[in-house]
Amino acid sequence: MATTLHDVAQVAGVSFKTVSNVINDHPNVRPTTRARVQAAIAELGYRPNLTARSLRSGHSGAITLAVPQLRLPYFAELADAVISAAEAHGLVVLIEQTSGGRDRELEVLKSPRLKMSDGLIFSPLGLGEEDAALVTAEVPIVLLGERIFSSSCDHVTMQNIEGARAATEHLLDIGRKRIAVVGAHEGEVIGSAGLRLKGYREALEARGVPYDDSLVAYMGEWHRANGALAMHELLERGVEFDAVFGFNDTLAQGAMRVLQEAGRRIPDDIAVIGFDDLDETRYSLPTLSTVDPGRTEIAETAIKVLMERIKTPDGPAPREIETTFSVVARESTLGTAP
Amino acid sequence: MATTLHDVAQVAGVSFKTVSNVINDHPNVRPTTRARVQAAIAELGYRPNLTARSLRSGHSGAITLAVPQLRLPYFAELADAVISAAEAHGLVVLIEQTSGGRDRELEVLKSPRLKMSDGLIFSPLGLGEEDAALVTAEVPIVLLGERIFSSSCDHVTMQNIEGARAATEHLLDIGRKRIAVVGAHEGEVIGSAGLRLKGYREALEARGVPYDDSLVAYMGEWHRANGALAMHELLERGVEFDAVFGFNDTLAQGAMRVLQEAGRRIPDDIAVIGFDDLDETRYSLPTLSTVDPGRTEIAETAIKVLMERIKTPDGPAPREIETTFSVVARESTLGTAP
DNA sequence: TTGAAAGCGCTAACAC
DNA sequence: GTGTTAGCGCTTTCAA
Repeated sequence: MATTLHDVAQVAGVSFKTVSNVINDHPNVRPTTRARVQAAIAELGYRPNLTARSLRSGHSGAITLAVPQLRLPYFAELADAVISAAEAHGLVVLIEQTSGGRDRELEVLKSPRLKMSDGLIFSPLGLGEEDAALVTAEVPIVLLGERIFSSSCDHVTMQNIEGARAATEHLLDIGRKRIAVVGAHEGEVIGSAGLRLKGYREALEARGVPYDDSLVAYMGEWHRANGALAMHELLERGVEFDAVFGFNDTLAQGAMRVLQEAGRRIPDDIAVIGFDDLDETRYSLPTLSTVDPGRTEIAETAIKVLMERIKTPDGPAPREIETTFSVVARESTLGTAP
Repeated sequence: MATTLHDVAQVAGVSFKTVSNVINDHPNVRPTTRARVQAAIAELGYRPNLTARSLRSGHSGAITLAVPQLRLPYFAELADAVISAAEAHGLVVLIEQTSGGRDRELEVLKSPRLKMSDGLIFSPLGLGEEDAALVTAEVPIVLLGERIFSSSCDHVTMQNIEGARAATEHLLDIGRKRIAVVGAHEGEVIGSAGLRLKGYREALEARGVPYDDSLVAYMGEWHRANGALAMHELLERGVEFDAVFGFNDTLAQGAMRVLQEAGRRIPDDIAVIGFDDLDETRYSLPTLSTVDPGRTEIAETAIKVLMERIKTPDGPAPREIETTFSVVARESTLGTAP
């Protein structure tokens, strides 16, 4: 059996409450008593039972992170950032994978095991704006992503429109006029695809470049295969273009691959930019220009906001927070260094 | 306040123990009573408090997975597989990132919060064989990876030697004789690098191909940048070779990139194979041949063994389990399909 | 400054 | 079949 407060108290010759006081750094403990208790703790190798503490105190020191899948690099890097940010505050992270399915996402919200943690950082993919009212749970929630904006949760999101506008402007700045888009979603207004398309159009309009729908590749999921497929189609249709804006890095890499197979030089013939600033964009050939959406900032902000909400559930009204972004220009738009 | 067993019992007009019986599917409950209780549960929206259950029953339904970093694709895919396997058994997964540092790895083993879970799946990087005795905790451990073989924990590992031998044989089979190695660790015997080098040498020897140390690139960490660097050096040294075995996919991709920049055709001039079968190997240009080390099997086996050990801590002697592997031949060794 | 008592919500023995 | 009793190990409240 593991040693308990009682065992420590017995060895130290004090009441078990005093031991508790020492462990929790309560002020009213005489130094000599404290020392005696600490010696006993060390002697017995005592470790507090966090489950019991959690039951009594009502909070566990754990939070849940719900993401579609860790095998998708974007979510792996997000999870990494969230775990690091949580760790810095002494929190552990429990991960639920939802596959991005609506039912599974709802299930996670309702699951009793969510209550094993003090709060939820939730990155939905299946749920949409119409489900906003369903995004509630027995713990505070911080919402991530672009699927739902009208919920009653705190929401941390990247600047999709502005980021996409900046990416497009970057392509215009290097003299490109016919910019193909890979990753649009038919009819979507909000959601990453809708917002990024909006940013793209805004940039064109601001520079007086006409919008041409034949340059826009619509598709379902943002898998690399779809990026490749879309680029195949664009090439086959014989559409002329001198740049590609992939709505995420994965799509951009799929597109790059097809362009290279087709003998197009990047960026000489076609410049390519992505979105997300995945680690791997630093290592592709050529390295991929992209938009850094502020992932670390997203993670740290989410943790901060969640902790505040856990502390004061009836605190300020739900906040809508946008992180800062930046365009990262690499070889796929600038060419190789001389 | 959340509703408790008592509230449900009161509404249903039974004792709270009966409610507990219903929830835990105990047999001795009359159907009518059961129905009444279930109605009360539904009416009140009762959800069991898992923390209390956990305190009382001594197990939490959570396990901990400790890995270096999720931003490394190998560990992201491993974590994905472990979470999915755990989910299938009704377990949640708590993730600790260690950065692969020895101190942090020891800290995780000793941390009281490990006890919030029922067991640990541990993939160390900083700890080594000499630390085997330190790999103990207050919960059962299943060890992953190639750092420690002599601990007293169950150990699930891939067939490194055999996999590397098979990869090398694949290169020999397609007629390559001078196979460069990227990722060796100076003086290492066990550990992924040591084992894979052994497999490489065994394959050469079996075919009567002389081993040439000038073909072997030694390095520190297996980052893509190091793969690129190693390949630069090999090219600069003017060593002749017609194939490259990257000790993981990341190294192989770094190497591929440098080869392509140098104008070498893959696989016509140089064939390339990696190790790990990361998702992204399907999408590189060319697609990367690699060794599938059986990641899903590793995850499922680890969960299965851990659950057994949780159930019967003094069960069978610690097991050493190897998963099945396979060589996945893609364009980087076979060339493009006609 | 320290101690005693109560109880978080649940499960496991055992009695009825 | 159902209820009673006793804690799991801890924090909290209040008294000494």
